Amino acid sequence: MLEKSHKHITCSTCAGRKSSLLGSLCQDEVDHMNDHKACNYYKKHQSLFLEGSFPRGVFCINEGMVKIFQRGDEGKEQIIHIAKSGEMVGFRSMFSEIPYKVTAETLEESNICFIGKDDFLNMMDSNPVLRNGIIKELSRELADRADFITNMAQKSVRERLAFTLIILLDIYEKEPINLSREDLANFVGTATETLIRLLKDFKEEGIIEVHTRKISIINKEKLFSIAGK
Amino acid sequence: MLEKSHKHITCSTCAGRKSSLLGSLCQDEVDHMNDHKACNYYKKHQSLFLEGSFPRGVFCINEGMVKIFQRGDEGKEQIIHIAKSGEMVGFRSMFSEIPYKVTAETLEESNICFIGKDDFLNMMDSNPVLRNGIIKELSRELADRADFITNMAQKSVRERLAFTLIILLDIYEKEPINLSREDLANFVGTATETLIRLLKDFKEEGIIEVHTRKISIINKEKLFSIAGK
DNA sequence: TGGAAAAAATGACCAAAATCATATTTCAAA
DNA sequence: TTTGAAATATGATTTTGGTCATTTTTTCCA
Repeated sequence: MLEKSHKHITCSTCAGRKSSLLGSLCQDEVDHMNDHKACNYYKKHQSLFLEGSFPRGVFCINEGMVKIFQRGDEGKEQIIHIAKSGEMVGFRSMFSEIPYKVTAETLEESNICFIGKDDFLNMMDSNPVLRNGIIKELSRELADRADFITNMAQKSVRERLAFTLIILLDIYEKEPINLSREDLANFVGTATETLIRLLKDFKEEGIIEVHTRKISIINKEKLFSIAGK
Repeated sequence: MLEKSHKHITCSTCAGRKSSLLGSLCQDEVDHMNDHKACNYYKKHQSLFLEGSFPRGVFCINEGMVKIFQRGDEGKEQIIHIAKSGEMVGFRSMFSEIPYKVTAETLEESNICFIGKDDFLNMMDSNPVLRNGIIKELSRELADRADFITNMAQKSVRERLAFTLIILLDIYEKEPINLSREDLANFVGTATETLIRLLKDFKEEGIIEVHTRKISIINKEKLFSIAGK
């Protein structure tokens, strides 16, 4: 169970930070950040920011999971990314200087810190490693999104589900995948009913195991061969 | 008709550069770049770089048009972007330090210059305006690609065609859109036959005018209303 | 812990768009 | 200018996956 008070989380001991984009910070920078950030506890289904609003800083996930999605014309969500401990969200729109095109919402209870825009930009100005790390990260995400687009355009729902489960396996690591059928459908880009039917197929084919809503992957190789590549 | 020799193109008088990411360069930087870059004339359907190969620098389009695409499993292209005069291509993968995930190929004869990786990175190190411009550009493209993904997932082919024609109107400006039906289908993410049928509909509805392969947009408003938003 | 509400599951049906086959037009090279 | 290949166009058919209706299960919380 997470700490539910708004207790301060210390950057220098934050497990996620070291392997994140902020891993390159020197002690002084970490201390400064630690003094200037705000820490918050989020319940499940709380939003960090909304599509259309204006970025004021970046969010660092200490613990928890956040879905990043867009709402289409009929209100249906399209999940673009799922971020977890150690990841930062909100900096992409901050740089672009246009309002958020996506919404960020917790998938589970989470501890998330907030660093103001000016503080973050100052760190970037004075830290070339951080700067280059961010440029590299943005570029890699662009490549990932190109893949995402091509998959959407050319693959069947079954193939996309296999692909998505592989991505989710990376995110959830050893834990079983714990997403609502609707969120999963909105990540794959299909109707919830279609998704449920395909999950049933995968279950019958011995690719996954399902316990209530939680999905465990049994046969990763088969998943790869369905996803193609 | 373009200059077909490999004659040098002068950066300081390059019309595209001023409004591009390289518009912030001082005279010294422009001169240095001018001395170190390579200029090339490309015929129609020549590639600048191939998916899987390793980036060695960036390409600046002086004149012409370039399609950026991925090849799906069945070899079908998915066009991700169409770049024109003043745009740079190839820098996204260069930063990510992974091989190209996309191929870049001219859609028409083009004059394109090449700046080596080290030269470009040096410019970025010493020029914060360029650096920030690139970060902003990468972030904006991420936002665009989120839209692209949501469109792919949630819109009908008809809606996506309308959306794509609006994008192409921006790219071709006053000129009629001059793409093969196959390229257009590969941008929209549909089969060529479906695309042709929908173009016929649009023609009959008085939205576009078609002269052999060239498409002119007559009713932009209707296109917007079909695209939704 | 009971009961309402939400989520998941299933079935029947339908629509959008892909595929396959073939005809017609356009274009570029001889 | 002819001619053959490539691009465009059209028709018939099939498939995928979406929609709507309903049932069953799970979750939440009063």
